[in-house]
Amino acid sequence: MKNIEKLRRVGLRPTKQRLIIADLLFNGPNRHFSAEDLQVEITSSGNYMSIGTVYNCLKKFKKCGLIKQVEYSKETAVFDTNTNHHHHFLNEETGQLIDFESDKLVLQNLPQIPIGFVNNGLEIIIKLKKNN
Amino acid sequence: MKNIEKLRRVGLRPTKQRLIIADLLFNGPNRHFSAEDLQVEITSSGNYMSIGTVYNCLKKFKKCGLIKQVEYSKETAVFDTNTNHHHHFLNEETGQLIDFESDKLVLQNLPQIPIGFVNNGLEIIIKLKKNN
DNA sequence: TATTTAGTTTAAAATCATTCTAAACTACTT
DNA sequence: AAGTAGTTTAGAATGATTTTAAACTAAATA
Repeated sequence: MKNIEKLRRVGLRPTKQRLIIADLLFNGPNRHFSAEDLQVEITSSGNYMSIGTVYNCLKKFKKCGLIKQVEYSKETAVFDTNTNHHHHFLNEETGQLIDFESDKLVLQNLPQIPIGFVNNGLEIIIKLKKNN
Repeated sequence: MKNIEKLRRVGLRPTKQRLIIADLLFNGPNRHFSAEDLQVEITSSGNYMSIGTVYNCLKKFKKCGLIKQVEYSKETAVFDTNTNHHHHFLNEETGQLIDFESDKLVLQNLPQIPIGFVNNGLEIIIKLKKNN
């Protein structure tokens, strides 16, 4: 599917900038990246975009479900093109994230959700350290 | 146990400032708080402390295992006096965190840890939204 | 097609949490 | 009492992100 269609389908005006980003994000395998990572890539691809636009664009993409944001990364916002339900390994030393699928995982005896609320997403992070 | 002992026991010099913070944190029930929350409380208790010192102190307390840091809170670092193993509900609207105990929880078919690494902590966050 | 308008992009400034710096201070050791 | 190593402080610096207001552009309308 052409990215221009992909954007239209979620109600986003397919501007030049959004298409540049969509081409970088959606024509390859899933990945994790920060706004700045992406800006560097945009530059390497021979284009230019202000960091403000990169942030705006990622926010809109997220709102429209085209990407997810990894919630537990501290300093820097990290985004993820994998919008399927999944969890993460985190290498705390480097900040690197690795997806793991959630379909086989079994969770039992989950706690009672507080009254007046519903479960709106369960995320698991497994922190890793090097052995030895 | 006196807080002065508590600090000495973990190898921290019991300075006036650390004792002020210890008195606020360890003489009541467990809680979640940010550096700024704590500074406000310090002020309300009739004391003064620079925000740098609050951060320094929380970092040391964390390093010594007196408090934990909640890892998935984005903008602001959130600390937790509950150092037992537990997980969190997160009210995304307000940012409020609620602990839930992990002892009854059953997790099966956890994914293979990547080679060369070991599991250094598994955290679960259940995001909540209001029903209706 | 020309015009309008609502949404988008931009550079630059602003914000906010956090860390750094270097000087003054203080708890502990000798 | 004096030394020293660790701590506190104000203020500056940093770094990610958001805001601002003006210029621009895609889409809608005439």
